Amino acid sequence: MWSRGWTSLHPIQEQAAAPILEGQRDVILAAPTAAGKTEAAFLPIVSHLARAGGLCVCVSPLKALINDQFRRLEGLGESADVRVTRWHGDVSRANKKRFLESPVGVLLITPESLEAQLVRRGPVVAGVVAGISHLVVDEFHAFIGSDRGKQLQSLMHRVDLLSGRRVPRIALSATLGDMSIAARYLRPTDAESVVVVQDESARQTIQLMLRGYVIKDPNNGLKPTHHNKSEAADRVAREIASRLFRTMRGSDNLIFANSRENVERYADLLRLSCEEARVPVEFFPHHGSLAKDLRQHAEAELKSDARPASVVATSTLEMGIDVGTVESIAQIGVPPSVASLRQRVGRSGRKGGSAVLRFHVPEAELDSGSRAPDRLRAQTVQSIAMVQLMLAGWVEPPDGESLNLSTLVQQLLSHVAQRGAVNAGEAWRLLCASGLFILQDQKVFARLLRRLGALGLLTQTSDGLLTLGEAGERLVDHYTFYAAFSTPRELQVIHAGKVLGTLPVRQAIVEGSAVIFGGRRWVVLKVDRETHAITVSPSKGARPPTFFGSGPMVHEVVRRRMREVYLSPDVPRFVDARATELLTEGRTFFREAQLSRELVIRDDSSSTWLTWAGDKAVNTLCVLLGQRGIEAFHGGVCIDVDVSPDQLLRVVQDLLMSAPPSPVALARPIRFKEIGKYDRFLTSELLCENFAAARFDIPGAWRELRALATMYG
DNA sequence: GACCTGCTGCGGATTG
Repeated sequence: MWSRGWTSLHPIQEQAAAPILEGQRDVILAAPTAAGKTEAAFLPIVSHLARAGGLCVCVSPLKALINDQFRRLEGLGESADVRVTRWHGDVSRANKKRFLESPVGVLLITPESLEAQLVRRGPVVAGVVAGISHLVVDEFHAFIGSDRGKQLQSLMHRVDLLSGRRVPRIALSATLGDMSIAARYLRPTDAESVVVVQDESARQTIQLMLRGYVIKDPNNGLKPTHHNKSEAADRVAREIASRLFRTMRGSDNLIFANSRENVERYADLLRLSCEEARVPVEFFPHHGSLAKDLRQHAEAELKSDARPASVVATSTLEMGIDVGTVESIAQIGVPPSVASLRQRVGRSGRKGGSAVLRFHVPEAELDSGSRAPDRLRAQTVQSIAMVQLMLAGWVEPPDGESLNLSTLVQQLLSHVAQRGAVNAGEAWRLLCASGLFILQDQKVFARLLRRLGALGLLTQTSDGLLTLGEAGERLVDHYTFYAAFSTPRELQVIHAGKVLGTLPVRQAIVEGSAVIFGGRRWVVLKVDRETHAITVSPSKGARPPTFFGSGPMVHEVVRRRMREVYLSPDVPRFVDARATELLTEGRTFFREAQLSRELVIRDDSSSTWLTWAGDKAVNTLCVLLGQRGIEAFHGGVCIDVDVSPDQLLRVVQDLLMSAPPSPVALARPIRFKEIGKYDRFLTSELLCENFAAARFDIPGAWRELRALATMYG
């Protein structure tokens, strides 16, 4: 503190010191970026290590964050004679060896590297772990609710077991909504005892603007084709890009474009704008399929003070990778969630200034064939609803229903590898009776063990001990085992011997086709399916590549808030003239369709059902109707049903005659149920349960069925 | 109708 010239500590740093130094309590540190969270955790931890020795393990979701964190902590550690070590896939063997010779100080590590060490060096790691004083989790929100988060919970539990103590857990995050949910995720067995240190004082001010756009359909009311639609998208993209060029040139900004396809589209348009204006290119693309050096180039340009630079990104730049100060944030279209909107806002307005956030939201031009979501101006209204929820401090809670059984398989095999041989009852107690993974009873677990046995992954010795089978050895021995999530195979994009990045294998790429990639235009010279590589060379005209995905899940709270926006007469102050017109159009349609009291928009042969429920319940409704032979299409804010409202009502009443189906029964006829990496090893019973828990909300769907029957029955 | 993340140990060549 002295050497940095600090005269006082921030409030969270003062509040966190006592419970962390005490070394018994779990602590959640919730504060915006740059509020000094890292120091709040590590000043007391390093003080403790300097006095008492030992080891602090800090688990972080990104290699880049570990590198940033390492630079920040190195000096702090040196001044107290506490060594800081980073450990991830890019760290040299020599560094890792040096740590293992004397495993003390602060260790910054990824969950996958920790998993690898447990699998490969079980007995050694047991000794190392015994000396842990604190377990820190950086960017805790990034883990909550995912397979990777389940893996982390299991790793923390295994650390407790190995050390024979309750190792205090310290979680850092800027994006936690409900602290009781976060506490339960951090310490499932004793959430009440978690100390929450929250920075209430440093509330960020935000300058907001929502700009509306209308996509002019060049086809003028004729049947829209794929070509016309993309032409319309190009047209609005050009309009938005020219606005971005005018407002952002000459300063540092972040542009969130939601999809990789749009990142490429906007990066290309903005580069062309620079070239036309005969100024240096200062807009760069950034997404997960781009090669690391291209991404680092964009990050370096953003960070450098020498020239202005703006980066068009997907969620890659949401998290705390240090990119310096940016002037403003642009959000193109509806953000995928309130949580990610909050992360994005947090990237601007450091150093006490206010954050600047500009939405650019396109809507379709209406014609006689337009559907309800377009007429309701749902994109504009959803954006407004999400901003309001963000300002109210709400973020999506994790999906508590997820079973993550793929990760159960991984953790079971990993634990057996770590220990060499494990008693089946002990494995049940560690993974299931502890509450980590939810199975109905021990019989279901026994069936899973038999299935893994039949697949050669496990063998059971005569005295009841589980060991790895031949297939299990092979699986666990390969370095791809340690990650809890899976990644699809992709083609490498190569120019002049240099890898630019990757494209999905499924994409129809042929020799001679033109593609935008890395913000530049290319022609494909050669596609080599053997080596999974395509070779490209620079060219002129091209289209952005298509990636695949299933879309973000909209939470029920967002839909309910949208309904309130329709019912309210107020126009938020941050909405521009065009978006105000669009909001008014949406409200007019809402009123004329009498949606304040109707749930269905009537048509002779079809119905549009507006439930205002979350996507999980809506998807469940579609499956329920589909299994009754009714084609139901989920169109975002509504369900398009292929029968008249009267027929729909009859089917709904019929469904309500019997009890709701069991999740398993509803999932059984569905063909592709493998979501997680190791789902292929589950029993068909568990595969159905796992799929149903992840994808269905049966009580929610039943509530909507009842609402419809009550209103029209 | 979307995005993101991670990984070991070994053998052999090269460099200081």
